Amino acid sequence: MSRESEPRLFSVEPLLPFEAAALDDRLTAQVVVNRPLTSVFDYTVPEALADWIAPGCRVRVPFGRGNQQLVGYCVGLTRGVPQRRKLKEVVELIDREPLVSSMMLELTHWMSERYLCGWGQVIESVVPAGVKRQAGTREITCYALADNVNETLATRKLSKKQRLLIDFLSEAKEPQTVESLTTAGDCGTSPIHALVKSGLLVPIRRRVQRDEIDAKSILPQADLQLSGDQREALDKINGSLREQQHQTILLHGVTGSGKTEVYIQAIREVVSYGRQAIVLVPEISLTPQTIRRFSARFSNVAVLHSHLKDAERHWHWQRIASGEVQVVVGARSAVFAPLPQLGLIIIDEEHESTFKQQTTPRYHAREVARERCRIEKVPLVLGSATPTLESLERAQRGVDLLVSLPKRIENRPLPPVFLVDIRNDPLIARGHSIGRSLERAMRMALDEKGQIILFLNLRGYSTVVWCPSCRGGVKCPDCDITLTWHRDRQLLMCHSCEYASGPVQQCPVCDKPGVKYIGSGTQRLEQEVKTKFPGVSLMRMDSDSMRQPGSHDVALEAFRRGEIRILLGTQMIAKGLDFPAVTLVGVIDADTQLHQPDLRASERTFQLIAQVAGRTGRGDRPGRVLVQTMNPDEPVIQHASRHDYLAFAREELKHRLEMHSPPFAKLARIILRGLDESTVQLQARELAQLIREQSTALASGVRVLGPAPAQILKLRKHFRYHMLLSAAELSQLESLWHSVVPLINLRPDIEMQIDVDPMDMR
DNA sequence: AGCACGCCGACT
DNA sequence: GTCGGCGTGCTC
Repeated sequence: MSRESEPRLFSVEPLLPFEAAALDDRLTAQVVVNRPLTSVFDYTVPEALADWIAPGCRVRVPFGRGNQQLVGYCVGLTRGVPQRRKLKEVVELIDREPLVSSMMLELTHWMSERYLCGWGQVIESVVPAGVKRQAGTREITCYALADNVNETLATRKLSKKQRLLIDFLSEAKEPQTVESLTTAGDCGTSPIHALVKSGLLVPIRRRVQRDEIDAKSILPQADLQLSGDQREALDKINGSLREQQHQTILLHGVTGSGKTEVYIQAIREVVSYGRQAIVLVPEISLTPQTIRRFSARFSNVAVLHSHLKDAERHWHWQRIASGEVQVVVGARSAVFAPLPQLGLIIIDEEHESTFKQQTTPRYHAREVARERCRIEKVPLVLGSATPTLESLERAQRGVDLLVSLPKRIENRPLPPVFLVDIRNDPLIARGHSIGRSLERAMRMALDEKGQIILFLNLRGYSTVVWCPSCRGGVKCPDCDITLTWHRDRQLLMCHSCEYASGPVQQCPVCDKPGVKYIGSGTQRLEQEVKTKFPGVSLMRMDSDSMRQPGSHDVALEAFRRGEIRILLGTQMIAKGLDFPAVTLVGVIDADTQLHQPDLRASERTFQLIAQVAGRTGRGDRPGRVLVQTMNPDEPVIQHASRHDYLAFAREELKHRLEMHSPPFAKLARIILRGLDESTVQLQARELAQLIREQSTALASGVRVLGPAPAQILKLRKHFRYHMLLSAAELSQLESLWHSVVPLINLRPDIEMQIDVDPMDMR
């Protein structure tokens, strides 16, 4: 053996027999750190920490050759296992109480395997920052009577003030703060210190809430009477609840069929067993209206939304962990809420893509919820009017239970959807957004004192600066994305990064004058509506006009009160809103998503039309929907106009099967990014080649597609190439990945990401 | 990821 | 001879 390998031998040198014996009864902690590493590292636990350390606590450990001090999570403890190598020691125990439960350790471990990332990374991202910092609390010193206080008292005389303090404390039972002691004894701090010195009082460090956070109280409401269908759905869920076995129930209910009431009464059952429930909703649905629906029915609801302050989040987290909260309502990450006795998880609008996290760990809350429910042996309810084909297919296979609410409550009809062929519309030809039929329908609706929602699909349809000589839109210098003109701020803005510039007269690429501002964003549509319907109250809602927090709710309240007749906007207004007086919904262009190079293009188009159509006909007055399209004969559009989800699904599933697409294949997308395009491309080719070779060598059954430029080639100055791994089973992707990862050797200026179950290819 | 180690070329 | 550039490989 060569001399060069000696240093390596030192670090893995076998222990001498006496060293191994000494370690036999020593505690060993299994630790994971926040690095993209899948392995668990063993550390010995010093005697002083042995009584306190527990799985789920954070520890400080020396890591790597430089013994850099890192914060890691203890995920397990073993005793007396002979070690093959000399272990390093835990330096410090950070938490006295575990920060994550054993269930959460199991769940995060599952996530790290399922989403191919480090266990430590997952745990780190699942515990909110405010909880780690214990935001909103501080440590104070309290004093309690010592255990042997009576024996000591017998041998010692007390001053008047000291006597007073001792009496006060024996009355109080609880440890007291300095302030309450000095008030009770009408004294300064010296008697307290004297008592501590003589061993009668002991100081105790306690963590207390810094300032009270007040929960708003809401007038309670009684449960509603359920329809026959709702009753039946509830019975199925309740049946599953009683079985104490995991079951996923797909609740397919048309818009307005009263899914929420079913959720509420199922939670009622859960609460009656002394358990708690989680309701996940898309971030966009976390409106006061939604919150009120739950708060009015349960005495203790916690709402977790993205703009909670750290201290508030920590406060909610503690309340939830203590078991006092009955229902947690929140977005994606609320799936990790630390309920002590989980009884049920509900995911409303299950098809929404916001349930997929777009940063590592790239988990889907639906799948995490499914696993958590499996661990905790409780049901999972997925609700949607347009379930994902993944969920529908599981139900059709009989793995999950399908429950339908085919009718709206009180048998209200679904609104008729009229397809408007705009291919030959003269107004559209002249550049208008609103065609003849839609304009006429709007006039009728206004004459009948109804309200109108106009829906514009933003993607690819905003005001852009067009250069006739380049025959292209002016793009962001850092991203491969056309800039959008914001008239109110007089700025050209990129929707992918923070880039903004003032108006331009000439094309920045070819320097020729004559650029045109074209397109039909919400702002332009607003102008068009103002011109066509002067004097009619109108409001535009998009992420731009709704910048300030709360403005969203103010706007919707004004619309609800009828002060505004026409509401126009983007995705934001398509979701879950309930306005009884809306009698017309207009979809400006149904086709924009249809032609995206995306395997879910049809699914998204169907969902869009179905969700938008769901916004009308919810009150006593019937409503109708006009959909402007250039593709009236497309089957998706046809099915959507007939509200026929099952026919759409049948056709689309057949197509997916033929195409080897999800749910019949499992996908993982690998993205490489870097500043130099040719390097990224080259590295992507090499990586694809490597994976192909491994896949063939191992007969893994995984196909590799690509590499290809990502749909957005350039994003925030980085060029992006991607490739797709496809297999019949996730386990095939997992095992191939594990064999490939150690062989990957990318240049340091190239970053790699892997996305299991990608939701888009952007 | 992040860090140390090692191997090469350019310098006092 | 030594300093520091960047590729390599490991982390209990």
